[in-house]
Amino acid sequence: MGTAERKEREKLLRKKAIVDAAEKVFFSKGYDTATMDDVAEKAELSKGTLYLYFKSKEELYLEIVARAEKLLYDLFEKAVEKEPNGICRVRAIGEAFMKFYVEHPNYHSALMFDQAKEAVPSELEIAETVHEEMKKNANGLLIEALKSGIEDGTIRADINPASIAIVLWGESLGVMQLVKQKGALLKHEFGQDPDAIIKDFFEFTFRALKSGKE
Amino acid sequence: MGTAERKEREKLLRKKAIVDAAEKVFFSKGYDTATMDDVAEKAELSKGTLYLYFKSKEELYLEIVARAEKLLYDLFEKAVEKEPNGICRVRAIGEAFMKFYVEHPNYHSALMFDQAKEAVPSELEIAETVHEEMKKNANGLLIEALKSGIEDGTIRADINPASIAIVLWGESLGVMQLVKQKGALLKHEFGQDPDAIIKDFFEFTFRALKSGKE
DNA sequence: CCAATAAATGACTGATAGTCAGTAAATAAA
DNA sequence: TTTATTTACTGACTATCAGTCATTTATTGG
Repeated sequence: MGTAERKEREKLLRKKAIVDAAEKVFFSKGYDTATMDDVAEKAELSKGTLYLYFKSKEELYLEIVARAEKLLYDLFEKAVEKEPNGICRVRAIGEAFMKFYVEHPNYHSALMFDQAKEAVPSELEIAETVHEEMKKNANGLLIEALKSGIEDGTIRADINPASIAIVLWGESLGVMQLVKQKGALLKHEFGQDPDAIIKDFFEFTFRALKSGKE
Repeated sequence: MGTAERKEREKLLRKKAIVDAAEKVFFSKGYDTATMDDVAEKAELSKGTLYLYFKSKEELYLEIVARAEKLLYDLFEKAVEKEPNGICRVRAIGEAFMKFYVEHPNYHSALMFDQAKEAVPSELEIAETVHEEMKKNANGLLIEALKSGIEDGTIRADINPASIAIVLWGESLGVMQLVKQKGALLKHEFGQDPDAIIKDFFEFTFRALKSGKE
């Protein structure tokens, strides 16, 4: 009797439907402003039911973060595919990240949510495996690209690929976050165009990656 | 009659006392977990009174952010003081930032709180103006250091100082934020030591700043 | 001492995350 | 088909907390 299996499938579908609804609500109202009742209404379920599938508002939102990470990983993978050498692969990943930032601003915000959420001094949260796994993979692609670049001589040999991959990730998110949240302000205070800042960041960073010869 | 002046002074003192109390509470429990009643209790006042001095929980916290920015600015200023040339000044600012990160982690978190928050251009509040002004100044120091380095030939001439100053700021906060929030995870997943990552970031970045000749 | 003004209070409101006892639907057993 | 059992769902309810405001208390100037 395949009943159990069918129920399992249905449960997953319902879960996905809830995340779909949540995504619409969170993306249109923002995490803080959106309420679980909003999500329930959009999902055509009662609030209580949401809590049968997710144990908190934050956990529900983290499903969306996971989607963002999955999407980004896929974009990275595709970007890297037919690049001829290491530095090109790294550059392609960087460009994919920029494209992601521009074309999927809501998913990008979801990534920042994960990055930005305050660590409460008392409780040390330990790895939500699935979504950290994804990030591990995305970062893994970057590490591989760096390594291949070191081998083929297009990237400086005196860097630690694993460490610099993390640095590049943190840097990129930091600059994008700054531009995203304070873009208008930066324009106003320093006369700098947001897009130009990102472009400068990009070139500035690759300058440090490239091996000596141009 | 100096009554009005005295009252004015007392009001400022009370305000400072509230921020002092708030700082203790926010730093020990975190922004989200801390309640205004906690702050009121610590300040030995009723909650209502807090709202005579600050119009919201967030505005109160922004006073602490302003303190963080002031402190950082002072550190930058002192760091730059007796450095011989541009690249040294920039490096000294970077080192001051790292020191700030290590020695004032709570103030550093306050900076990140601000960074994560969207700047609404419409509302130009007094506190907002003051603290943006501060940031303008801190960034101004960095811009000046970059400019002087370009002039004295220790920093590449083909960068836009204002733009790169913003990039450096965003980068640094991003990397620190990543290390702060995910340090243990990075160690676990990629075998990278948080301190080493920051050190690598530092060297990596200066590589891109320096003028051609070593 | 009194009236006016200012400062402070804390009970109250509204909003919302999260719970849980109860209901309905689906499935299995009789 | 009927009944029992398990599973899915519900929404009224609780707890918490930011922010308000009518009232009380303290200060000051006349």
